[in-house]
Amino acid sequence: MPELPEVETIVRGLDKRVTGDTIDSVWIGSRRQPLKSPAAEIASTLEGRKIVRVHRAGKHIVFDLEGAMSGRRKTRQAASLRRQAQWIVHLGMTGRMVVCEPAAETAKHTHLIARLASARELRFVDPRMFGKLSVHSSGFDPGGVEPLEVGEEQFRALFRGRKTPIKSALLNQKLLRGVGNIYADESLFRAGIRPRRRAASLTRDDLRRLYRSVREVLKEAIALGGSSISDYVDADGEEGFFQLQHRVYGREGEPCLVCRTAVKRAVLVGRSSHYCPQCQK
DNA sequence: ATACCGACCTGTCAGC
DNA sequence: TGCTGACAGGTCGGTA
Repeated sequence: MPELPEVETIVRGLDKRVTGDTIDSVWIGSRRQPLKSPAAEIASTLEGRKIVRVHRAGKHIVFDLEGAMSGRRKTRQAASLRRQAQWIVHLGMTGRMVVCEPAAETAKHTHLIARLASARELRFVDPRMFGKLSVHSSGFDPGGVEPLEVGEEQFRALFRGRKTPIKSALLNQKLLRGVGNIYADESLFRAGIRPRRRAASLTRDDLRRLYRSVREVLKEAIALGGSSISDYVDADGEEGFFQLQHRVYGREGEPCLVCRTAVKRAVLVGRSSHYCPQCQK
């Protein structure tokens, strides 16, 4: 489901709503698929922790959890034993984070409920279970560079000498993190580059346009709260509006908005790729 | 290194 | 109405 702009939107909402709150207790469902760390480890890491900040690393949601207990004096041991930690949530295709009242009906496919000191709950819901929950001691690093932070030269270097299709390279989270299928297609369209072009065959000028397109698309999408295709909503339950700005994604057979040629769809790396055969070379 | 495929899951929708 | 197959925002691991 969510790529960088959707995760960024969700994270901003969560940071506003749950930062400063404390996780009193945690319920974890019986399905093992969504858990990347053992359930007991997740529970023991989260329980009793204050959320200091919610931010994003690629498509991952990162909850920074306070280290040594502050405020009320717990036993000296407990305070000294607890190092700062991070709770990492990857939403996969269909994952959602829901902030709600405890009385709210539990949605089907709810895998984790964190009960907050503010008498609200933070829930992880994921029908397809491609999402992943894990905990880290600190310094979580998914690899790759942030597209909105990388400079043009470093961006160009990511693709140097790679024979893989440029679309595959854009989707490779170890290179650039956060770009998924929608934004790869939209960026390539704006840059006038076909998805199948070998990364190494791109000229300096191609890469300059691609660099600008990727950033432009991501920024515009963030400004519109992401793309809601079927079920994506942010932390406040609001839909995004960038799907209305898609120029090729999901527009197979429809006229290109620039030249009126029918938009094509081809399968690449097992994913749908949408492009204009006229505008993209 | 690369590239192609299936696997991991559930839900929805089009077509018959 | 119901069945079947294709498809869906993502990643991982195996194989050539």
